[in-house]
Amino acid sequence: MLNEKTMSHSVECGDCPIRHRAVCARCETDELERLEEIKYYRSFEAGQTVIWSGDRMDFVGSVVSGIATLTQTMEDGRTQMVGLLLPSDFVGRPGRNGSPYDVVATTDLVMCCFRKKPFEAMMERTPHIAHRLLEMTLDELDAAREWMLVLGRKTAREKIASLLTILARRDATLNLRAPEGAMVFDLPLTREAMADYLGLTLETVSRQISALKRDGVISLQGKRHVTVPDFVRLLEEAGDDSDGGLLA
Amino acid sequence: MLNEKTMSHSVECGDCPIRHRAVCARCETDELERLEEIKYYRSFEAGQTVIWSGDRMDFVGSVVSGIATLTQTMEDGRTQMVGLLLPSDFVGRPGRNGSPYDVVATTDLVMCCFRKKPFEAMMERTPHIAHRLLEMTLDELDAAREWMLVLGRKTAREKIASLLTILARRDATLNLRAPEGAMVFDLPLTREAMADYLGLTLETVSRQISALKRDGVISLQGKRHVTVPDFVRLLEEAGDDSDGGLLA
DNA sequence: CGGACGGTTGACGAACTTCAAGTGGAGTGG
DNA sequence: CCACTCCACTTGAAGTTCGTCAACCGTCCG
Repeated sequence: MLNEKTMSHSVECGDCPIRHRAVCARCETDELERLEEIKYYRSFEAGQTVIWSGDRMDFVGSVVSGIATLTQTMEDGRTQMVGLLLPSDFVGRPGRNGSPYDVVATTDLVMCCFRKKPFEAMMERTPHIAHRLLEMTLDELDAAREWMLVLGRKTAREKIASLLTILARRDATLNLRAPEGAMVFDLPLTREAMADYLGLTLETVSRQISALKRDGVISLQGKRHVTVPDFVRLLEEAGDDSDGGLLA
Repeated sequence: MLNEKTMSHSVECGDCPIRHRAVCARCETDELERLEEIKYYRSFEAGQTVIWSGDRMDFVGSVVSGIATLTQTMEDGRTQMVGLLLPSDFVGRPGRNGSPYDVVATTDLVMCCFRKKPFEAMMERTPHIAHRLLEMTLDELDAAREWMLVLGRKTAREKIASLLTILARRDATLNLRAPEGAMVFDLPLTREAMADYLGLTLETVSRQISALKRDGVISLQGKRHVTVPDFVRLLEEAGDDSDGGLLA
């Protein structure tokens, strides 16, 4: 039940893969040095819980590699995923002690952590950090609201297509490609995790994936490897504007 | 189609009803004075659109009185409300030009606005503002995620009960009462607006309200005035923990 | 080999939407 | 004062989507 955590050796911030996207993105060299002093790495294996809902949380941090999920659970066991944490995403809330969500590693996961108190102190003195954190939080808020439309108004088929567009886009940006034409990527989630994200059952997820495959919107190699022959077609299936909905 | 806006005369910040909760909550007297110089009031009538999705937005601001909604619409007309803006809530995003949502006044509305450029400049120089805005944004993010659980996993009956608990709680805090025992308040939304918030049709909303009335969970005086004889009962109907789910 | 696990598929039923008719209150005009 | 109409809302009947229950497949692993 208690998750053993492996300490990993830190990378120099200058060489960090998420240097330009994480909460430290705006920091100057001297600010990075001070961050470097209070940071430490933690690794989690796939399936491990990083934080239990309601638990006291004495650190905040960034996902360096791997994927984690944020989920809420009702007493009777119904669960809803409320966030998908990718490399550079931030975990934890300065100024609050507990997490209202379970944070679970769905793949092997490495996090760059800061003890909360020193981080909060540093935020006070370093507008670059506070400013970047505000920017990231506003982005997450937009993403959460976008997802509310998916959950509230889209059909099962559109929900699946919406999830696939998100995964495809993210994969593209991580590999520095433009989201267009043919795209290939892996599903980092089980059918059940997809269902929890989309507010569906795993059976419905399975059926709709089969349907999209049958209709040529996607093809599968194995259960997890997806090919999207025409990204615009997928966007249409998701019910989105085909322009990709860029915000000014 | 173009909304005429009425300019109202500003109140002194010191006498402002949202002084202690809005983005300016942490400001010192001298900071307030500088804010006072760049602020102006705008009034909107019930039903007026404050901002159209995609429009350029040259101001940010706080709701002073009244209620506004944030909605997203798909091309085929399906709409999802993604936020309910109450007095002290903040509208607009520093660092971005457009709003991805329609903002609509559902009651007569007064906003305290700042032109975006001067406000952004002021944010740079005033950590109190940036800090408070971060705090408010994190609260909104939590609220959005809470709502994702409602949209994704709750039944129609639970959705209605969840909305009623939110409205009851807000009414209580505005009137400085504790949310417990018997509560009385007005519904500030039409059945259709409730449906858009909950991801339902207006008919389902109407039926479930009738059902809650029939079962004695609520009673109605007219269509809009609600009495909740037992708030804990309502929380149970919403599927929430009866402790109110306070976050540490 | 046997079991566990993730996934697929079918049959059936429940929950919610759709379509349609009808109610009640507020405002308007004769 | 009484139609008349408009609008938000209610209610009923029929239809659709998705969830539930259950059987089954293939792979991995001891």
